[in-house]
Amino acid sequence: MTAKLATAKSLIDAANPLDPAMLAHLPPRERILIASRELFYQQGIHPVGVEAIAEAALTNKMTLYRHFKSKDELIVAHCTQLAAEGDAVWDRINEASPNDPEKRLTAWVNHVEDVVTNRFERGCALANAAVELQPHHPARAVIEAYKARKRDQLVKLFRAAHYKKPEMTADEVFLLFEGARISIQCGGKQMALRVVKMLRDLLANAPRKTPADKR
Amino acid sequence: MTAKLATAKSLIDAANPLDPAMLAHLPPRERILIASRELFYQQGIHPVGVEAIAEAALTNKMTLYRHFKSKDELIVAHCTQLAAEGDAVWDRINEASPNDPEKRLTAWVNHVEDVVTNRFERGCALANAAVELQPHHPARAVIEAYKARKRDQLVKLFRAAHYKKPEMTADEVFLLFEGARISIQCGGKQMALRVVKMLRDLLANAPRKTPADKR
Amino acid sequence: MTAKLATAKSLIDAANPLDPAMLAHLPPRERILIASRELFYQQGIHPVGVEAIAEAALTNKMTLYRHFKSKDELIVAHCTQLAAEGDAVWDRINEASPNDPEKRLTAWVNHVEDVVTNRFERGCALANAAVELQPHHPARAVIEAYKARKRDQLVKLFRAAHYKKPEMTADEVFLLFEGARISIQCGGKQMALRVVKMLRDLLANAPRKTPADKR
Amino acid sequence: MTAKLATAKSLIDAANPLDPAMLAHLPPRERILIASRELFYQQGIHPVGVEAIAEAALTNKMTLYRHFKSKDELIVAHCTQLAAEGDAVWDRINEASPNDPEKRLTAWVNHVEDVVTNRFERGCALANAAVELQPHHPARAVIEAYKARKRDQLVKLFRAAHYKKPEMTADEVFLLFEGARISIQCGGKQMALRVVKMLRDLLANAPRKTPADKR
DNA sequence: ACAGGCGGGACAACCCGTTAAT
DNA sequence: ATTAACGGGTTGTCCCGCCTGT
Repeated sequence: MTAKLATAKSLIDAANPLDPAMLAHLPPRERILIASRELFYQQGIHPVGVEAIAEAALTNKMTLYRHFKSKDELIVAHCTQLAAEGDAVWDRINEASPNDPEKRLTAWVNHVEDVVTNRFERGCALANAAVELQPHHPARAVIEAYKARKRDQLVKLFRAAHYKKPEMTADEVFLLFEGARISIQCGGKQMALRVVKMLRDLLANAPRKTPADKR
Repeated sequence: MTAKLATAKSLIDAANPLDPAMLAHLPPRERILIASRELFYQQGIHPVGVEAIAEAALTNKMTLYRHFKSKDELIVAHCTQLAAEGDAVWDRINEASPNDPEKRLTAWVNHVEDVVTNRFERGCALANAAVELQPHHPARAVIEAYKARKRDQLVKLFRAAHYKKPEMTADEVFLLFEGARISIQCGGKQMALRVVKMLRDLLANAPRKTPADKR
Repeated sequence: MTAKLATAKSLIDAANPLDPAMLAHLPPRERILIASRELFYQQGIHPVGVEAIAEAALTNKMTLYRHFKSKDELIVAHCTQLAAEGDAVWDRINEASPNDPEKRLTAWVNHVEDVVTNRFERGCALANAAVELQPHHPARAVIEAYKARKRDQLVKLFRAAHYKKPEMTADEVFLLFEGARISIQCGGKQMALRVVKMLRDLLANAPRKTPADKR
Repeated sequence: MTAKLATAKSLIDAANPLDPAMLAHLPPRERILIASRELFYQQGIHPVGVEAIAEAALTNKMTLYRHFKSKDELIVAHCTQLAAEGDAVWDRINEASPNDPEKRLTAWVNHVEDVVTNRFERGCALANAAVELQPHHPARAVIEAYKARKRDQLVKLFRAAHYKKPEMTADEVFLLFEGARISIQCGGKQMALRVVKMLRDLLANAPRKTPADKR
C-alpha cells in the first residue's frame, strides 16, 4: 500500500508542489499550471487573481499572459491538465493488468481509497470548477467530456469483468464516488471514507454473467 | 403524482419567484432572500453583486444592508433558508405517514425523482455554495450541519424500516443522491435520472432485519 | 469687442472651469463632462484616464461609471456636448440678427477672431478627437455630423447674403477656418491669426448675385 | 498624370509597404520605420505598441530598442522621416522646373490633387501626430519646423511667380490644404476634393506683380 | 423605515514600455 | 535573437457607508 500511494503521489504532485526549489527549473508555463492547480484547488477559481498565480509561479503577469491569452484560457488549460492527469491514472491502472479486469477493478478501488483518504480535502477539482464556472464557459466542455469518459471507462471495465449489468453498475459506482467527493466539501469526510467499503461490497455482490466465466 | 409535484413546487418556488407581482406584497427581507436564492443558484455566489440582488428584490442596497450587515451574513441567511426548506420537505414527507416508514421511503424517493427530473438544473444549491465558499466561511457550518442532518434522518428512517444496516444503506443512498446532483453540473443529466431506479432497486434489495421483527 | 468676448466666454466656460467652487454645486454628471472637456482638450483623449477625470470632477470612478457605462460612452457624450455648444454659438449669432445676413457674417468672423485669438490653444477639440479616435468609434459619427452641419449652415448663410457661389464660398471659408485651427497645433499660431484678415477679404471680394445689391 | 501618380507613389509607398517580400531585404531600421509609418498612420501613435511594430517589421522588440532607445525616439525618427519625404516631394517638383515658377505651382497643385484624391484617407500624418503628442514632445518641434518650412517654401514660390502678396497667398493656399486634409478625418472627403478647384481658381485670380509679366 | 444617489478604497483583468538573462 | 522578467498603468467592478429626501 505504501508503494501504491507513492506511485499515485508521483503521478500528480511530489511533496509540496509550490516549493520554489521544485519550480525553479521548470519552464514558466509549467510553473503557472502547477501554481494554478494548487491555488485554484485550495481557494477556488474566482477568488484567485492572476497576480497571485504569477507570484506563486515565480513569474509575473506579463509572462502569464504570453502563455495564456486570458484567465479563462488558463482555466481551460488548467482543467485540461487535470483531466489528462486523471486519464493518466486510469491508464496506468489499466496497463498494469491489461488482461485481468478483476485486478484492474481492485486497483481502481484502491486508488479511490487513496484519493478519499489521503488527498483532495476539497473533493474533485473538476467538479468544483464546474460548479464555479458558468454553463457557457469553455472549460465546462472539457469537464463534461472527462466525466463522461470516466463513466464509459467504468462501463467497459465492468463489461470486461462480466458483470451482468455493466452500465447500471458503472453508474452506481460512479455516483457513489462523485457523491463521496462532493460530500468531503460538505463536512462528510467520514462518510466519504465509508465509500470504499461500499464499493468493495458492491463489486463483490453485483451479479456476474455466468458461473462458467468465474472459473 | 401531480399533487406531489405541486406540493414540492409550492414549497420552494411558485411559478417565477422573481416576478415583481409576486414580490411586491412581501416584506423587503423576504424579497431579498428570494432574489438571493434565485440569483445565487443561477449564477453562483461570487458573480452576483449586492446591487443586483437589491435590484431583483425591488429595493436598494441601503435596505439590504439594514437587514443583513454584510454580504457574508446574507449568504449565511441564504444557506439557512435553503436548509430550512430542505428540512420542511422532509418534515412534510414524514408527517404524511408518521407510522409507515415504507411509505416515507417511497415518498422520499418520489421526491428525489421530482428533484432530479424537474428542477435544480444546477444541482444542490447548498453543495454548490460549499464549493464556492472558503472553509472558514460561517455559512459552511450551516451547510455541513444540514448535510449531516439529512444523513442522520435517512439512518433513522432505514432503522425504522427495519433495514439490517441502516447506516450503511443511508450512506449509500445519500451518496448516490449527492453524486447524482453534482453530476448534473458535470453534464451527467442522464446519469442523474438513472439514480431513481438505482434507489428503488437498492431499497427493494437491501437486507431487512427478519420477518419476525416486522410483526 | 469686450462685450463680444464676454458673451462668447459665458457660452462655453466661465473663468476656470475646474475651479472646485464652480463645480461644487453642480450635479456629478455635469462635473464629469466639464472635467472631461478640460482634460481631453489639454492632454488629448487617450492620455487622460477615467480616474483623473473623476478626480477633477470632485467625484470618483464609481460615480462616473454610474453615469457613463464606459469611457467610450463618456467620449461620445463629450463630443455631443462640444457639438451642442458649437451649435449654440451659431444659433446665438443667428438669432441676434435674424434678418440681416451681412451682420451674421460679420458676427461669425468676429467669433472666429475670438476663437483663434483668445482661446483654443490646441485647435478644434472635435477635430482633435476625430484624429485620436478610430474610424469605427461611435463619437466619430457625432463629429462628422457636426462638421457637415457647420458647412451647410455656412452655405445657407452665404446664399442668404446673395453670394454668387454659396457652396464654393462656404467651402473655402470652412477649410480656411479648419486649416487655421489645425495649424495652431502645428506651430502656426501666427498663421492662424492671419486667417481673420483672409476671411474678411474673402467676404468683401467674393462675387454677389445682383449689381443692385452691391450698390 | 499616370506618370505623376507613379512618381509620387514611388516616393512614399510602393504597393503594400508591409508586404514581407518588400521588407525582407531591407535593414531592420528601415523595416521598423516603414512599419511605424503604416501602423501609426492607420491607427494613430498611442494605440500602436512597440511589439506590434516589431512584428510588422519582421523583427522583435530587442532589435527595435537597439535602433531606437525608446518609443518616443522612434516617434521622432518617424516624424523626421515623414518630413523628409515631404521635402523630397517638394524638391522633386522644384528640380523638375527650376526656372519656371508657373510650372512648379501647377505641379504642386497636381500633387495636392493626387494627395487628396488617391491617398491619405486619414489626412496629414504629421498633423495627426501633432494632435496626439503633448506639446513638449520632441517630435512636435520636427513637425512645426516642417510646417513652417512648407509655408515659407510656398511664399518663395509665389514670390518667384511674381504674386503681389506672396505671404498672403501662401498662407491662404497652405490653410486650404491643411483644412482639406483635416476635414478628411471629419467626414469631409467631398469637401477635400473641392479644394483642388479652389486652389486653381486662387492661383489664376490672385493679383500678380506687373502687367508686363502677365502678358 | 425606505428609496436613491454619491463617495471611497480596494482590487480585478489586462496591457504597456523597457530591460535583463539565456 | 528569443524568451522572460518587471513595474506601473489602463479600464472597470466590487462591497460598503454616508447623506439626502420622503
